[in-house]
Amino acid sequence: MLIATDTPAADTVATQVASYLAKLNDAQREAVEFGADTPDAPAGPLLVIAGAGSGKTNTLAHRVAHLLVKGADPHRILLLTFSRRAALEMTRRVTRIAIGALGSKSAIAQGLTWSGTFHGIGARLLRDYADLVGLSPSFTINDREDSADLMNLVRHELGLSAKEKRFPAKSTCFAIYSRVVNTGASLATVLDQAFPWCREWELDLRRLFAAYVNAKQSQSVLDYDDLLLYWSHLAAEPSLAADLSRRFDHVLVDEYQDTNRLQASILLSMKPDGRGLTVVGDDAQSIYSFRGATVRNILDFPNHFDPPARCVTLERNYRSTQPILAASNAVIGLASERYTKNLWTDRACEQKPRIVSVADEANQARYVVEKVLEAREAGMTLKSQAVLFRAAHHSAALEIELTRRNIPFVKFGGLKFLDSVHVKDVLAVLRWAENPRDRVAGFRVVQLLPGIGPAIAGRVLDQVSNGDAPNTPRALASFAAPPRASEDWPQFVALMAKVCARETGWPAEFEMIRRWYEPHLERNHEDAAIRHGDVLQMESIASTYPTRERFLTELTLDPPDATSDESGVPLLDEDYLILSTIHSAKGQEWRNVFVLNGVDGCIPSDLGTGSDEEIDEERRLLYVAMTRAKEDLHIVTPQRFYVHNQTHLGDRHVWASRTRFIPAQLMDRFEAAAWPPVPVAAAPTAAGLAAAAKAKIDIAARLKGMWD
DNA sequence: AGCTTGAGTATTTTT
DNA sequence: TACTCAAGCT
Repeated sequence: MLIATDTPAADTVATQVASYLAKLNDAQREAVEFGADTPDAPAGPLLVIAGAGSGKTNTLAHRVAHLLVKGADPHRILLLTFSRRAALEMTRRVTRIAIGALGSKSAIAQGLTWSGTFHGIGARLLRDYADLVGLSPSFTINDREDSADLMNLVRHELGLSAKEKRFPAKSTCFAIYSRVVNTGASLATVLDQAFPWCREWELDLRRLFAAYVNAKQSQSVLDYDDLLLYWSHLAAEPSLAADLSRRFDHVLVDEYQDTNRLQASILLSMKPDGRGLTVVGDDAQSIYSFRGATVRNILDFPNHFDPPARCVTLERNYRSTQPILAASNAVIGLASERYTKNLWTDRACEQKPRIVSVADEANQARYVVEKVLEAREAGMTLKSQAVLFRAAHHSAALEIELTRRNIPFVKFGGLKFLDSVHVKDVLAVLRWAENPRDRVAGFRVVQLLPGIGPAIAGRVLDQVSNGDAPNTPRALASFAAPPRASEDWPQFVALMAKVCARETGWPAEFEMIRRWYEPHLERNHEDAAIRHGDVLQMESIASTYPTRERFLTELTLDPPDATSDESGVPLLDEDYLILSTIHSAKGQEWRNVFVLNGVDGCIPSDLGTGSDEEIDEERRLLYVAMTRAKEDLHIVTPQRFYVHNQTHLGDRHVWASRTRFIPAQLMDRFEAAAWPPVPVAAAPTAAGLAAAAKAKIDIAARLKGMWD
């Protein structure tokens, strides 16, 4: 009787709570439920190996939601994702699942405030602890360009620009520095492995980097790497480590295969015994080693702990049809390092992925446009189709064709409009006001005035940063401007005074700066009208941020990453085709996918094919591209393509062959075709072929006869 | 200071 | 080719 009365009640609760669990497969459910029954005493480390399309994001979101349902405190959950976009998607899903399970109590999910990228979270923590580590809380963050500019300033000060042999470019110097920081390897090793042509500069580079670090510190600016570096030192400091570690009961990391040594060290010092630590990733999709990411992080994770981390592998693919999966598995199966997963699906389908041979890039563009339009006629929206490529410029010909035929598209990856000089000019005013010690920003701003060049700008900056508490307006007001600048100087001083004093408030001050900048824009640029549009767009973006500080920080950490043709970003409800670098396509999926330039020299890129490891990473890149496709996959191989000045003497056409990652023995997984198709009328008849067979012999004999 | 010119080099992906 | 950098000229 007891059983009879108890069971229904227990069942109701169980079904209610578990309704969201019921939709998961066994492996997913194991990953979601692991150690969740004791939210206050989190269980040991968990590694989820999640193959492409295996519901990774969904599983992680369920795990977070499940922890919340079981009573975990949302403010004490740290969720680290690869991009801000992924973070938003994750919180959205967690909220939805929590609403389903908890109904009105779902407000819990709103408390999930510690969700973001390593860099973003690092910036937040650093502002909290700034005083403790001797950092000004109003530090500003340099993006890659700014960092390179600062590197350049330092380089001049050290006199490295005046060498008889040209010193490496500023961006190269910064890339070397960044790689040393992120990989934890020595400068010598990094030079040998990644920058052999800079080997001879080792000593000068070391000097340069020391001075660069010095400059950053005295100017209260941080670069991307510093956000991780300071965090790792913070977490390694015994007095602070405990506090940091106690702050979060659960730390969950997405895309763990793309983290670097520095990021792993941060995690391990935050959660030394691994309790409460969950990492999710796929070793077969590791494509960020150029940023210092190492696949060893995920491979070595389980045995870093004692007892080892629990491992759950998700092998069932919900995304792609069986033929697409078979082809992708075959491609990754040729990797020199063996991967343990074998993805499967029950989505049967006849259509194999296509390998389409076209004459050149122009035909490649025409093929893609034709097939995209065909699919749209058949009811597939443009948004559910994507064109993927290795390098941002590979889509140039296609972009022209799309524009010509009036097909809207949005491109992810490649140049951001933040990189344009006029946008940087306006931002520099804000950054300089926010942080008066920021020399790169100040240097840029002051030189906008006619009559002021590097020499005078340097003197202005010296005067501003002179003393303990820089007071930009006062220093500027007392500066004796050169005659040629005397006309513009008072206005400039007035502007800076207002901005520094936050007189007009945010975002009104952006407009004020824009108005001041307009005449300078007109004077310095022929195409002022187009650029002015960008500044206005920036202004509307700025108005969506609550404060100047948040705007500057979040803009550098998460720049708007989509660009479209000159007509501007299409409206959200409009339909548009997706163009994306393979890197930016990570984590996404589309019904119909085109991969451009499936030829040697593009995939793998023939610029970084030195070592076997690099080759394998390029192979994974193709694998990532292929596994984005749900229903149709086209790999296009132009037989001839244009090379931008490789090694010798100018541009030229190059004859290309199919990517080495799809050798002959894999061709049975694909449907090979040529495009445009050979017209039927020209197809050979049986009689014609017989005649041709004879002719072949005749010609061969004649050619030999030429040399008899 | 700011422009022109000429030499020399460059390496795809991004937080 | 396209871009950066530095020297030379106005």
